[in-house]
Amino acid sequence: MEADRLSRTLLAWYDAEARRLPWRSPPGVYADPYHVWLSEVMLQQTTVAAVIPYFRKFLDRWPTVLDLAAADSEEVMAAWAGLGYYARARNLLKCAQHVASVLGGRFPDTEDGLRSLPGIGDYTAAAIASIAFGRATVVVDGNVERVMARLFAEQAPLPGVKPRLKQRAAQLAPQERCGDYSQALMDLGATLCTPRNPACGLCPWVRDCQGRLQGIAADLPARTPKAEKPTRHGLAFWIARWDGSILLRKRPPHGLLGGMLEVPSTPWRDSSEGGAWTLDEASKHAPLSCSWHPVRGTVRHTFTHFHLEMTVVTGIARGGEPPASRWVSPESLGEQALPTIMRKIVRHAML
DNA sequence: CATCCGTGGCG
DNA sequence: TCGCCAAGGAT
Repeated sequence: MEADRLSRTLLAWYDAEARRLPWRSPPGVYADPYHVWLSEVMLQQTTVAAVIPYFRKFLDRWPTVLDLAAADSEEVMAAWAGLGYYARARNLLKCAQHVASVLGGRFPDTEDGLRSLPGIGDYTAAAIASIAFGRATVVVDGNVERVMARLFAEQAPLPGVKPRLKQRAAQLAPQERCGDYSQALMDLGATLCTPRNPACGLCPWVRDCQGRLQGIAADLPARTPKAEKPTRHGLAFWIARWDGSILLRKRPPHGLLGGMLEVPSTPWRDSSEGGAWTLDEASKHAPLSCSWHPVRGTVRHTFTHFHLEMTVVTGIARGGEPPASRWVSPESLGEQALPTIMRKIVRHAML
């Protein structure tokens, strides 16, 4: 059957070219479910290069899921700082605690069982079930969607064409070496069948790819155009105390940068709400009353759906501790649960 | 089903 | 400089 030939061709390529990644097991051995789970959650919408140092750090600090389940939330958030999508870190700890306290420290070995855990959706459940437990699943991530769109020259745009791409993936998925096949398909997308400049000349499916034969591979998958990102403005308060400590504030537990620390600031408003802040307007939102001194320049950052432009002012406080806030020594700033935008503000304020 | 949620690398 | 988009999930 044609599907068999295609899957065998891909596995042969994988056996010859497989990347050695820290969470992968030797050939013929199932990988540790904890390692697979941790890496897959980190890899959600995140590149391999960005994940590797975080994966090593987490495994070094929490060698088993039981260790992680016993960890302090603040410590986990601080370790995750910089990796983004912080709901993943919150769900990571929730999931570890559930596995430890309810499941006796063992991950479920079925797709449905895995799918019921916090932070594990369709993709991650299928990936863990196949890679750690050898289950025959249909793994569909962004790579697989791209490969299928090209292999079968599916020209309808995402996200509408998603179900059809999943059908295509399902008709190719083998019953044996399921984990290797899942990883091979994603490796193909990550290394050869890339979004831009695909290396079709090196692809094991070059003679089978309808997109390639029609000369449209590089233009697939099609996507519906995205809305333009608005720019929001904020003003951050860099507040030092007599002993040099800096005032940080904990953000609400959910939503943008949920559960992370921040340099206190005004709300972030777009141009329809007034755009850039004057110091007079902004001071009403200051956590403490101070005499403020503007810092030259601005800090820019881009989130998933808006740009942010921040100005910074500094002040010296007498003391006091506003709600949800704490004084932190400058030396310890690097260890705090500060997301990247806040680290940019720290760097800007300290120059 | 659409929107929300980070960050960094690449062309 | 800037838009694109990545091994998605939750609501």
